[in-house]
Amino acid sequence: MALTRADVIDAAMGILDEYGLESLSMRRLATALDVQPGALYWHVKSKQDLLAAIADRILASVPISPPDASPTAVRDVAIAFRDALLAHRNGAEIVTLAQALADEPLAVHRDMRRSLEETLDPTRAAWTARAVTHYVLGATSELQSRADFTRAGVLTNDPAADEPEAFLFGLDALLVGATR
Amino acid sequence: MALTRADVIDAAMGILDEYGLESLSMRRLATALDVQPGALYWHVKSKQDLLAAIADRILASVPISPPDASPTAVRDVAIAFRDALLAHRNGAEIVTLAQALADEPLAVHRDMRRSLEETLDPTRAAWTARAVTHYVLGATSELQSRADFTRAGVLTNDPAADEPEAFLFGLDALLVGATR
DNA sequence: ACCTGAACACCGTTCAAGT
DNA sequence: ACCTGAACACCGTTCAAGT
Repeated sequence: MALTRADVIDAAMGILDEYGLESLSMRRLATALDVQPGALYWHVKSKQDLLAAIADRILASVPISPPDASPTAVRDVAIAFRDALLAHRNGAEIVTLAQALADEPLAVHRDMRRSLEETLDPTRAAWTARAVTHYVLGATSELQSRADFTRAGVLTNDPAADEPEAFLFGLDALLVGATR
Repeated sequence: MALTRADVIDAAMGILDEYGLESLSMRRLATALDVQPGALYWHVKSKQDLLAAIADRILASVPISPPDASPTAVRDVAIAFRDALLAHRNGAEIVTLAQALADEPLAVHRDMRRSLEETLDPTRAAWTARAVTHYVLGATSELQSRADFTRAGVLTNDPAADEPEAFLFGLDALLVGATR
């Protein structure tokens, strides 16, 4: 049976979760699929295209809140955002990469922005949504990169024992300060 | 005259500022220094070591505030932090990489943490310093990656026209919310 | 002490040619 | 439509050998 785009992305996520982003090369992916490297380019425009598709998969589990969402919904979205990132190895790093390369903001960003417009003027709502997005990606990236090091045995201690309390403290500080 | 470690880092920063991080390879750096690639490894342990040294250079301009710094000093430090990142192409990305690979927190992070301990208990001071660090790195990374795209002609509009106002809004929200 | 030469084990991407 | 074979233009790193 012929390969499909979904197969390629599935296999890529398998390598990602088992061996990490640094091991996810097109050549290794091709080997896992029993195919020559060039074959992948029939299903995927480039490696960046592949990473964007993976980012979409990672974020697919973040629920889209309804247009009339309550102002506090942004807190829940941010938490769901973080959970989605944590569900896959290097999730935050991949989404950060994809976001940087995309010309549109993340759906989760637009969602938070819309919720915030219930209480804030559009400009401040946009700024706050951006700040929350940066905060979630930054905090989660650090947590996951430390997890990588602990896995590799480089770090023996567990410096993230106060997560997710620390995460919620920063998130609430940001939201309280922005809507003060 | 024999090459020196400072020469290597100087040349690396030259390539960085002129061609960007993606062009900064060990082989290209060697060519710029009229030397074989292997020669670099006499002065630098690895590429990660080189990037860490570049990160230190980038952050060298951030002033170290005195131990008895006023609580509001953290705002000034955060602004100086951002300015230092903006002074070099891909500055935020490099410092993010270096921070992820380092076993110690950034000096600027410790500095903010200490200032915050004037008003906050140690735990909350640490959480707030981490949140501010993530926020500054995230906001600046996005700004710089958009600058890269604009340079490459991929993005024609200027989506960061509300910087640094947006940056200060998020920073102040975080600080107000954390010390509320 | 500092560097060359040469190799090792990889990358992403393209593309004519096959089926 | 989908893939192979083979190439192009690169990587980071190591290390004996030279000076």
